Amino acid sequence: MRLTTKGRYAVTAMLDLALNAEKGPISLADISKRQEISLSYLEQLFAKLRQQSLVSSVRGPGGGYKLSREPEAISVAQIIDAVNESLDVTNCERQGNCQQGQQCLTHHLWIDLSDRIHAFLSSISLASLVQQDEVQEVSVRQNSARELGLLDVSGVQ
Amino acid sequence: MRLTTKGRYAVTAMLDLALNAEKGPISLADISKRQEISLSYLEQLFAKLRQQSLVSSVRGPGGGYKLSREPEAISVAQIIDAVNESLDVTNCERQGNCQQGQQCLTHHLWIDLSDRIHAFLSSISLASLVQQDEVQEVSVRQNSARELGLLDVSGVQ
DNA sequence: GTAAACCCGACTAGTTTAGTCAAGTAAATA
DNA sequence: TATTTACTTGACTAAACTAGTCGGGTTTAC
Ligand code: FES
Ligand code: FES
Repeated sequence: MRLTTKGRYAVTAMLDLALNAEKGPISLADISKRQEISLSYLEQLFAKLRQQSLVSSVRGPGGGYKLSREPEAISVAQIIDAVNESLDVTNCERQGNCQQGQQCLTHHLWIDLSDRIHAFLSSISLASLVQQDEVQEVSVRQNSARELGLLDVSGVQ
Repeated sequence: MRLTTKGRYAVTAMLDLALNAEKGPISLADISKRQEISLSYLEQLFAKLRQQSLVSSVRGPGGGYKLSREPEAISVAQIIDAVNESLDVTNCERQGNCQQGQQCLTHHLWIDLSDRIHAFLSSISLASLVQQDEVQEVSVRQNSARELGLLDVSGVQ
């Protein structure tokens, strides 16, 4: 298993999309400013999210990305999976063939842990994150930072 | 978070120690053969396990390593921690300061996941692993492979 | 005193991360 | 139609880390 900023950025960006859904398509430039993620890196991540049809894009001025499904129907596990970070902690990728085609001593333990991690992150949808108080607070802070003139707000629509 | 063969090897090796505890000190060469882990690599891992006093060593011929505590008192989480693999999946190492000293949108989610992973692996001791049927089966298989003459058995002990 | 074992530090090939950079294409609007 | 905004694609890279190897020790049982 490997859970790094790649997966965390993807989830954060998707949550940003869910929080700002009512504003229409959101440009990567906006997400980049709000979440402090490199624009070029976001492009890489959204290429993968689009391939897995978690988001759809609108090109041209005023364009951007939007969720291609209801936030209730998108789980954190799906997002992490889309950017190629595996939640599997086994060495054998669940094949049970670590040791000359047979199970190693700890295979069962890692299967068990993988299942729990997957169950947890599958049970959490973008919609349920949006409803959390902590998330709302951070979101409000991020939007007020924009209004304080730290960032270009005027022309944005 | 990063859970790779390093942590898996460490747990496997410690479990091997627990399973063979009654034979007296177990040499790394034995573990290396049974678990198919490079001897030099095991030396690196056991240096760290010893620093954390999870194992103690006996030098000289007939020597090896043994658990320095009851298997009931050693959890999988402790072992993984000892070889410097973190079970923490936050970016901020629990500080909540990802974004200019403040919490990022997903901080709470990662804290939550980290706590669950840690709780799970802390709840599993070497003793409880030894009692599992799957583990016993694999252990029997590994010992019979030795007796089939695939490996040097005669002079050991 | 010799061999079995632990101990220790330096080294390394390969992979992955977290990006950057450049050159496009598509679409809205003036 | 020209311009601009924004998505799209691919190549490239420094730094870190993994999963080891290698060579030399030191300790102790026999
Ligand atoms: S982790 Fe599945 S066989 Fe070893
Ligand atoms: S992960 Fe803790 S603040 Fe971002």
